[in-house]
Amino acid sequence: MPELPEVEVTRLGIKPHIEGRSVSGVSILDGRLRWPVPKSLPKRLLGQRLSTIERRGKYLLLKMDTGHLLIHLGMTGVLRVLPTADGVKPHDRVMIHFGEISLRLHDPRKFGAVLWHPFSKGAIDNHPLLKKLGPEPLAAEFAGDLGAERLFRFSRKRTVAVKSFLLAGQAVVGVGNIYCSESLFEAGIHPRLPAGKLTKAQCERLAKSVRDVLTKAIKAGGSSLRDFVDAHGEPGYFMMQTKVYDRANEPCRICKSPIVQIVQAQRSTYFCPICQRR
DNA sequence: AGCTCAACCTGGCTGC
DNA sequence: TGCAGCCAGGTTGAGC
Repeated sequence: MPELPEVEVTRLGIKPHIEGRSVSGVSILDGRLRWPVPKSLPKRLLGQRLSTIERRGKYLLLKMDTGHLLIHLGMTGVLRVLPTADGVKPHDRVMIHFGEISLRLHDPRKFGAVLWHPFSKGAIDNHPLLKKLGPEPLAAEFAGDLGAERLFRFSRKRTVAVKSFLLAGQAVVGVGNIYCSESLFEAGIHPRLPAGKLTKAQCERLAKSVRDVLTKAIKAGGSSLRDFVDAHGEPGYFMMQTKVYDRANEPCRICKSPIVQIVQAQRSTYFCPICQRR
């Protein structure tokens, strides 16, 4: 999927087309996603105006008149705005129509989610899926020393490898498998280092590298691994050049030694055994 | 509490 | 060409 940069790029891509518009219909083509898409959604959303689209971690939050629509892209989800008249394609799962255009969730693997959270159930931040998320890596709450302090504090006494620790999203959200390897490389930290052994200096480097890597990826338009395309349906993004991810046995861009691939918590990790031991 | 691992589901690639 | 086997961006929840 889509990691945080791809979700942010998607948000920026769809926002100008549908913000401020009202829902003219909803089609659930296949509601068997990560959780079932509520059957009542079409009735509930009809006529509601979409005021803003925000993002929390990898969740998109579409604010409507009476609540929020939560959308997660899972591993293979793609959100695009297309003419309503355009034909349905295989793996299109949900369409939200705004007159002549519609927002479409295309998701082959069906790990995505479309959920409804009415204002009456409390603030969106308290939604069970959002409640335990760590801070936003690009917000003030993770800026400068705050990010480093957060990483340091949350990693104390943790024996889990720093790679898994970062991926878990409790110390900071939005760092998926690709950018996790990339951030650790930039910070010069070995992915197998137990999180609890991170020094203050390493936390400072890591907080900065997380911010830098994600910011660069957003600027590059998100990376396009396999099936990510932008909101307009154009396969426009080229993958941001990675330093280590998916480069097993290729020479490190810094020291030329071969990049190593290992498996941690059932996920591939890539690193440079020479550069990542500070 | 924290860690590991299976599971959700489908498509694409590799190798026989 | 066909097919089996393996791999893939995320996240929850069971079990220890």
